[in-house]
Amino acid sequence: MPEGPVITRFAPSPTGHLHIGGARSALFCWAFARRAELEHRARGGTPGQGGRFMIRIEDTDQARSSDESARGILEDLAWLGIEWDDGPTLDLANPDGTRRTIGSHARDVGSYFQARRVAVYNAYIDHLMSIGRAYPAFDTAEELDKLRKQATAAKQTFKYPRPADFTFGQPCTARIDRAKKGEPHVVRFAMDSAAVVVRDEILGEVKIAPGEVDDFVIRKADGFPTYHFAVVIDDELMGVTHVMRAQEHLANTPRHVALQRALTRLDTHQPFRTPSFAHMPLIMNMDGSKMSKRDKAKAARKAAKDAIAKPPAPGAAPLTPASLAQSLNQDPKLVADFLAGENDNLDLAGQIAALLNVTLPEIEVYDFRRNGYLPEAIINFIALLGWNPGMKLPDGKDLEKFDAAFMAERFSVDRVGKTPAKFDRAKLQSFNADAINALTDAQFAAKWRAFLAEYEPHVLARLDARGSAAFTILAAAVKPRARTLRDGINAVRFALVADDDVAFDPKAIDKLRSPDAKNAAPGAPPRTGVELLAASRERLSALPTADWTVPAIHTLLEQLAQQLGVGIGQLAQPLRVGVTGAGVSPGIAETLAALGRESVLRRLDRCHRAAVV
RNA sequence: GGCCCCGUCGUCUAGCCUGGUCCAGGACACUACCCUUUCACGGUAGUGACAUGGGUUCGAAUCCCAUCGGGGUCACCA
Repeated sequence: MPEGPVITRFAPSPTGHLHIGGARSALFCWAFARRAELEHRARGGTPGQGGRFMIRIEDTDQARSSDESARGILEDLAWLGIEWDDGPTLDLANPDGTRRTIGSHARDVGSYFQARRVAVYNAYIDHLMSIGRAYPAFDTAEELDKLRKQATAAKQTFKYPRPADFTFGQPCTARIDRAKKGEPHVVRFAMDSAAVVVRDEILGEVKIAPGEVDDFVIRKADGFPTYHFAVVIDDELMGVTHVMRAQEHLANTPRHVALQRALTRLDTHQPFRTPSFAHMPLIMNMDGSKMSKRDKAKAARKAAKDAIAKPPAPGAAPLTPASLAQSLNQDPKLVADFLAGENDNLDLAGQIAALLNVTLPEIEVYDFRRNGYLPEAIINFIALLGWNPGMKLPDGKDLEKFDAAFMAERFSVDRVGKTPAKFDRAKLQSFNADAINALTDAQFAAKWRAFLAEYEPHVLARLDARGSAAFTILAAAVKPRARTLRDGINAVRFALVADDDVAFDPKAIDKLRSPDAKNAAPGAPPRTGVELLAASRERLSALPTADWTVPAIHTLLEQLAQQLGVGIGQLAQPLRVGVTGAGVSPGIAETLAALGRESVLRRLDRCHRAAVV
């Protein structure tokens, strides 16, 4: 590649949230450009001239694109820490209240929204028609559909038959005139008859025989260019040097190459260049199917159908499609269609999941975010889906924990694999747990608070109701127990219920009632858990609220255990049952301290009553 | 179905280009044990793969071919 900077681009279609696979594509493009820039600067080059990462919004589908979605995708990228040099500007509030702007429009290449570039595409389309490399086509969708069905019935691949009145290389004035008069039409590219060889940096040379690609549409009837056309024009005009995208685009690449061979820049009269291509392996579900947003709809549909089929709980009304629609406050027809698989409405899927309390598979970055994954864990994990640094740690283990900055220094296309990767959420969770544990207690507390404030404000309110010390204690207790920020809520369930709503596990209560040799002092008869509970309760009640702290409680229980001649665990387990209803909680001193003196005594009394009745 | 891509533990992968050091290494998951105040965390150990069949070679996970298997794509969606 010549003088100019390496330019990569991520070009999402704003038709929903950012897909996790898209995030990986963006990450690789970003890392590639960053490395080029870093090395350029190390050589003393001008900043910004070594490598640039660009975002372009491919909003040429009028029906499906939306500004909200474009903004959401940009926010998801920013949240992940993937920032672009060129592209739409995104104004964001930092956690500290300041603002920052991403996307500087530093290069003068026009809008980064394709819908605003229609005039540019039209100029090139006119040019192609004038040199006989494109022609208007007037077939209706029905006609094409019929031809396709015929081809399928005859077990043949449908290829659009080039019209007899068009001669390759000759402008078809008759058709152009008809189009000018306003007759509805599309414009098709006249494919040449040469074989196409795509040189792919990951897959090697991919050859496509002549005649495999037909005359495809480059401008739709609504006047907007198709993806294939817009992408080729913009990549050239925006100076894109390296195209990195998912392997699903490999089959499209011959079209792009053919277009590049046919096109000449209108401003400089230079032929279009063919960028370097690198097609990355796909990210699949664990069952081998393609990871798709529709998986969420499928999961919600299944959950709803199961719930409808299931006999209702005693006293509850059976769930029907109609009652489901009603409790969701949704249009019954929409719900019925959804259940029948007629639509994959993701909003509805989310509502159904919330109502039925099921978790939908995380597919989009936003799903991971709201389920409490840390961006650094996601970045690390998706990077490994297709790339790895190929480095060993001093102890001989593979290096697989790294951050975006590391990728910016080390990323290279030749270490990108060819095989599709299955998305193993268990491993992601492990990475996330490691990322959480790498945080200090204070950092974790701040992140957890922010997470709860955004996604579970009621939980946060209940925790805060226990006082400011409680949150700090609980956050520290949650940190090693949480695989995700959301998962952390499970570890503090006991602090969320009202004192009088603690449900005592009958088995645990039974255990408290029976004498246990382990509860005995050496040489003495066995004691019951209830007895030890009463002893703890008495001692705790003597501890004033002002001294109700983790170390004080810990010392108190240690001393009591010593006096009674038992291990501290013999005290802790009955207290756990008393205060949480069952035998599982964080450290007992932390648990009691976070709950507060009043709650603890009240709960212990309730437990005592439940056990002695 | 046509065309194209891919094939190492259940999963992500190292090794493959530059055959021997690989009866294949790491991570996640799983199992056991240790630690322990329950649950976690942490520590130690273990189970577990070169898709199959032919070649080439003294020697193949590594090179070649075939078969089988998986995936992508065949839109006026991107």
